[in-house]
Amino acid sequence: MNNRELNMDKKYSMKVVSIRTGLSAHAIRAWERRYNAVLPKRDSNNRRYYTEEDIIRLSLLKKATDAGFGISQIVSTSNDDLKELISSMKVIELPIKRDNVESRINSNETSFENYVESFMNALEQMDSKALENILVQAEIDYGLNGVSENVLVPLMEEIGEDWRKGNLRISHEHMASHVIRTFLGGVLANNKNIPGAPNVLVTTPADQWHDIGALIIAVTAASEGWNVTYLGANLPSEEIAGAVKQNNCKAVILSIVYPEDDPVLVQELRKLRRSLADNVSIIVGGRASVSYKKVLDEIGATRVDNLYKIRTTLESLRSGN
Amino acid sequence: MNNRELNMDKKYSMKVVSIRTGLSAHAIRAWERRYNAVLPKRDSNNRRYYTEEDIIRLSLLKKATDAGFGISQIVSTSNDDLKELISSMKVIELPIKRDNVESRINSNETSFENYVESFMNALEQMDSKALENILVQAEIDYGLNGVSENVLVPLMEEIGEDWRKGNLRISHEHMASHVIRTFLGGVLANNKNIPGAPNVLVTTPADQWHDIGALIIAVTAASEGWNVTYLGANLPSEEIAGAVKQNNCKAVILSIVYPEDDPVLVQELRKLRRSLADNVSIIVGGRASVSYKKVLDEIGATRVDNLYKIRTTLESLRSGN
DNA sequence: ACAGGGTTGACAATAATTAGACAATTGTTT
DNA sequence: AAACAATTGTCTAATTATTGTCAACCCTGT
Repeated sequence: MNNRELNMDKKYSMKVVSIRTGLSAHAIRAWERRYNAVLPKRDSNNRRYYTEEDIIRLSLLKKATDAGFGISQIVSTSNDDLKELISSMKVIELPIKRDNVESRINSNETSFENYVESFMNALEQMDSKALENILVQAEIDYGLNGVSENVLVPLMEEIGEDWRKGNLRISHEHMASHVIRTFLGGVLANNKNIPGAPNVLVTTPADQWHDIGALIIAVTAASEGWNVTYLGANLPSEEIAGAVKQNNCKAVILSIVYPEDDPVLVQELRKLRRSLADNVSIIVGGRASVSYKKVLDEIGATRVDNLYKIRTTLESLRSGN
Repeated sequence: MNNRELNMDKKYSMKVVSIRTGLSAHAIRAWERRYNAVLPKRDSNNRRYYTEEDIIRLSLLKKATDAGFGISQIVSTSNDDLKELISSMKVIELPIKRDNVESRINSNETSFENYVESFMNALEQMDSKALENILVQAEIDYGLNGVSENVLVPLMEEIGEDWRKGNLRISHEHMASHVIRTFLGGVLANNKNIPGAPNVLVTTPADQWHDIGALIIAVTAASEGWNVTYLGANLPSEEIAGAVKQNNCKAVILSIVYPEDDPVLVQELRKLRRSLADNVSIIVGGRASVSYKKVLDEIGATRVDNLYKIRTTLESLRSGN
């Protein structure tokens, strides 16, 4: 299999190479002109065509330049050395990203409300395509964490409120849930498994049916570099414990949204703590988590009221061990 | 199943091929004229008619062109190479040796059962990435309708059975549902709205909680060229009626999976018929739909036991106006 | 008459090419 | 500190090939 892939002398057009490497066509040609980074053959019409190896090389060069190296310095480095360079830089990469997002958030706050408003309008019209587009656009504009904190969470609150007031029809709520769920599910699915990273399980305890909050948390944890196992809503504590064990998870994150006073939930949480190994942390978020403060303290769970706290908690949990 | 054999012999008109491949009729003819991409036979009136294989080939070519390849470059590539090309089009990973990611499914001996089996194995391991990959790979190999009929439906049946027997843990069932839901939701979301096409609403009536069947149906209807509004599970009849009206739907498709004898559901169905305009068709599928035969006949609903019937029903509904 | 399909040639949008220019960094010299 | 030079990604313009779409017109069965 390995050999076959190497032997495959498929030719790739400029466009394909551009898509797969993430480099612009201009940049690729500039690198060729100025440094002979890759020297593709030409077809009868003088168009470049690249090999699989060319694409790999260019991808490595791109990653290295993204990591801060100048192209001229690394253009003659071997592939293996490049890989090492990149992986040694990668540790620093994550915190930098987050800082960028934070600073962006402060710059313009009003535009987030715009997204929420357009979403609610499109929901009124039952235009699911528009709903999807709004989320995709918001992600492009503000990044995943930005969208989660400033669009999705407010959106959920608004929908929940309208729902309780009876301003929102069930069908609208269903459509919104489906679109958001699909959006987040897709994001989560596109997250690669990172080999050495710690595992975390995200779910919702028994009789807690709201899965969207948990999904947002799952996506957040994934973007923080954890390997996430997401198990949807309404999972009994024995099941949670079993899954934690099977996946060798370092932490469990639960989302609790409604209701505020479920005695069964209190029992479930106690049971969960008993059936988990001591070194497994429990983190609890969601709008109703405040109401269970007493039990949560009792079982030593970390309560988080926003996504930022989830990120910092995960970060310290990761380094602190 | 005998559906498969039925489909194999079937001849498809230009229109159907256009809808199912997502290519315009113009483009299909241009590819034939300029590159002999597919060479359909003609009937006595010189009209092209295509086979299932033609559709698969055209779908693969479409995926490859969507991935950035020019049609002229890939038009003479074999189906197997195309599949490989498409599945390797994901952005290059950092660790280049990603051949070992997961046991790649053997393309030679792969039957549908194989996919189901791999899925159940990966589910046992709680390896959600593998689950996703299996579905994606299956779709590349057999197209959406093939996967729906021959992988997803059997999968649901097997999961349901294991579930009733208690062979399957809740957490496994949740994971499977989430992966399948995300997969189908993504497919549905990527379906473009076709301007002139009729609208259909897909959902599940009150107290019917299984949404996956409805999602499969939604995707099927979309691939049949309908504009689909999907509203998830458990929607009361007034809500269904309201949404049908707002979206100007020509038909409603309901999925009924469990339980088999819900008196409330009978009432709900009657109420739905009353609150819908007469020219709106009701189509009902799902494993438990048989149990409600009497009511369904009473309200003039079309009962469908498999996806093939759904497609034909939609087709005739569309042309028959 | 009309809808669906077919043929043909034309057209517009993409994609790719080269050569050169520009603006923002970065580093070095004065 | 200011000036200068190298670095580097992006952009423009002119040109060519590829490729999807369309208009115009014909054919056939209902």
